[in-house]
Amino acid sequence: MDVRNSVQRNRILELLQQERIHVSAHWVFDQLRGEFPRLSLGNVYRNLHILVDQKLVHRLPLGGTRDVYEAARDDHHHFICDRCGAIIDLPGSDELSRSARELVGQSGGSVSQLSLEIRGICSSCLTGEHRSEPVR
Amino acid sequence: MDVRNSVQRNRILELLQQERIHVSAHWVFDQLRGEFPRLSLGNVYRNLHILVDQKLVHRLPLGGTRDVYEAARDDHHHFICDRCGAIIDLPGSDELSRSARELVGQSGGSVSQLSLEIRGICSSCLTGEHRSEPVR
DNA sequence: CTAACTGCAAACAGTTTGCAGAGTG
DNA sequence: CACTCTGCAAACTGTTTGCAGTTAG
Repeated sequence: MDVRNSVQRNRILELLQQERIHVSAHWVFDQLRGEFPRLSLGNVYRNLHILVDQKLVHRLPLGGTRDVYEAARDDHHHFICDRCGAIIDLPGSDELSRSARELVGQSGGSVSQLSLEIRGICSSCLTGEHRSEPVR
Repeated sequence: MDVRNSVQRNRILELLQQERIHVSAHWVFDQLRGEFPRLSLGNVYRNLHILVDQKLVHRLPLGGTRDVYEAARDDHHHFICDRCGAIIDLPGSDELSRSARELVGQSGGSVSQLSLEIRGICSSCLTGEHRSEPVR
């Protein structure tokens, strides 16, 4: 099952790489409707799957109602606000990675491909001035 | 809107506290069908929501197709296997918490209610002898 | 040409909700 | 009694899939 070139898939990847960082399939769909008036949501999903298979895109299992996708890039972690749903990138941290691996090791597990999700309340929400809608 | 006693809700909470740790609404439903032959899935969801409101149960936003619930308990983190979906509890770790808070702080955020999800491949999957089905 | 890509619409899974009747306090 | 809880079934949301026509290599 080869993969051929597709104008739409290229644009989806470009969008993820340039415009925003964490987006839903539906957001991609809305962005590209103007460009491809006959675009279908099903096709966006199919192309996102292909891009995930090619490891050009990550599907983030962050919970919530919609799946979230981001263009693949350097090691980093995610801080997710439990209140407004914002997803904030954090740079990779050797110290944090080491602590996490150690903790998992103590429970008899072993870890490859470590990735961390840190949940809490973001500073905007704490001060009450957070944006009105979650970034999705 | 008061909350009254409900035999079924009590049993749901008991199940979560005793039988297993991380379960889906559907699993709860299946467990209690024998006991309550006319039980409905909708009611399981309603009661889980009530228990979450009462902070007796946590709803874990772990992604995947189904929501996952666990009885509320001491601080701990979750190690989630990206391959088999197993959710493994890890004890709280001051060192890990401190590293995480520091990393978030460096990005200008601030954190309350820190909870961590560590993703990777579990040891069973690495050695190829993991259970056949994800724990859900 | 062959097989991948596409739009469309239907199917699907998990969750939520409106209703009328049963149960709690 | 008043008002919550319940089963039932329908509605909803997000995602996947079957089909026939279009397009890339």
